[in-house]
Amino acid sequence: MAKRQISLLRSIEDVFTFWDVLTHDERNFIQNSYTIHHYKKNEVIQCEGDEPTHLMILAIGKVKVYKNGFGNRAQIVRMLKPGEHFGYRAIIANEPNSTTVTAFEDSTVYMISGENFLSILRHNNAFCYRFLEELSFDLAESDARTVNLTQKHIRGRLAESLLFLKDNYGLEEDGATISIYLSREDLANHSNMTTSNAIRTLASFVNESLIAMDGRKIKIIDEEKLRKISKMG
Amino acid sequence: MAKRQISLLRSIEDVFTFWDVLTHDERNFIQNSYTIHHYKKNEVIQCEGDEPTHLMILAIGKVKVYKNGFGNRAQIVRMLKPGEHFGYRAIIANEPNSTTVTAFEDSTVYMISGENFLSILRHNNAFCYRFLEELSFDLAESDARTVNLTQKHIRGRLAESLLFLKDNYGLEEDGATISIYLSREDLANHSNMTTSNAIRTLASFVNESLIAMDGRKIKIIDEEKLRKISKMG
DNA sequence: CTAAATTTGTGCTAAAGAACATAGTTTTCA
DNA sequence: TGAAAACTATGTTCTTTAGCACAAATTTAG
Repeated sequence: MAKRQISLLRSIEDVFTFWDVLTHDERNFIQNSYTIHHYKKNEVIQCEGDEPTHLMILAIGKVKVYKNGFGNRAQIVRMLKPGEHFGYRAIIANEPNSTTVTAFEDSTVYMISGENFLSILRHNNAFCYRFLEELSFDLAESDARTVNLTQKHIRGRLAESLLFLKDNYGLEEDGATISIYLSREDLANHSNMTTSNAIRTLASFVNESLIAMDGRKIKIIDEEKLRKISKMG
Repeated sequence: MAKRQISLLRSIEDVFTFWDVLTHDERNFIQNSYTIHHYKKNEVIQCEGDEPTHLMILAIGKVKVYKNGFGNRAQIVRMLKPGEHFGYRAIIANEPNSTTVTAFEDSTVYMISGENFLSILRHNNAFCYRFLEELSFDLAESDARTVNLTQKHIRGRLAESLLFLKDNYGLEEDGATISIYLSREDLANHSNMTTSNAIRTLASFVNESLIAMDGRKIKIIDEEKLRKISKMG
């Protein structure tokens, strides 16, 4: 009983949040050169170690950005929603991709080639500045994640992940169910723990009436207390 | 027996590695407005949570950039050497500092006010692009650090830190001693472990003839093996 | 120069979390 | 639709590493 998702595809000028700082010519340039790609659930969009090719803009769906660590353990470092960009960091740094990107669910991506991206970056200061801002935010987030994942205990890390998912993807109509359904493994890979521990800790949270679960659906019952747990480690 | 360090102060145009992309006017503008500040060993240069004020360029010395986590535990996220920049991320993101910066040793810093920095960023595309590149590198490093610190075991993390210090600060004339002397605590805060474990693990490394120690001086004896330990976790 | 404070070193204990095993459940897809 | 694969759940064991406590050594400061 997969819900048939009828996602209307918004145009690139509608999805690309930096469109407003582009000149008339640049807009035409992109309109005439961008490509659209569709990915099925679990399909890999870009691979760690490969040469970067495009600035990508997520139009529909949800994707995870992660690094493969040691012994089959992955660490999710970002999770994107429509309108967010990826794949461009490696182009700017002129080095291979540092992360793998995979579709959580069926996703649609607008792509702008690396050369075209760089050419606009080099000519349009406002455009360049927008990406500078974005990386500034991302860097602070990444540094914060390092501390959270290394210093908080399991319960704190899981609570933090649940709250992140809620803040990032929002809730469904019932005002409680988190609008993204992750496997226990993905949840574990986001909060730096083993799958068994994610399962166990989720079960504890259910017992303590902090959340309720139905398969992969998670309802947040006591956000207050979750925030406290997340804060304290 | 503190060694009297006679560090000749290089001029800002000499230290600031993005000087070459500045226009004649911008150079004059900075020459007429920058300030110099001296900090003693262990003095705090900027504080997490405070409003950012300046783009800072380290002219002399070494500084650590870190976040204060939970229960007295700090995590060092960057360590800078002369010519490197800091303090500017928060200006661009327009938010409070996300890190604290402290001098490891007596240090000298050139400062350019936030407004002046932003004004040049907004008018000089090449300048803006340089910082975009820098943040691109830093972001990949930060994500990599997250994985290293969460997934590697203690020995792997310490080996990695020692190699980082060697690669970042180089060796002394003897071709073996790492050119920075850290307390065990700082070493622990860089490799995400307790001070006792840093001490213990260093002692193991000495026993295994991977390194030699004399107080805070650390000689790298078997880099090959250290790299293996760092890689494997 | 001496007392106080900080840093380093070592041993012991406890807790957190990983690893593994196994079984039940759900999903996938041929 | 039915078998295989993937995911979820739970119990048990074992390792890693944090958390003390305390002593020795070194540095700092009055």
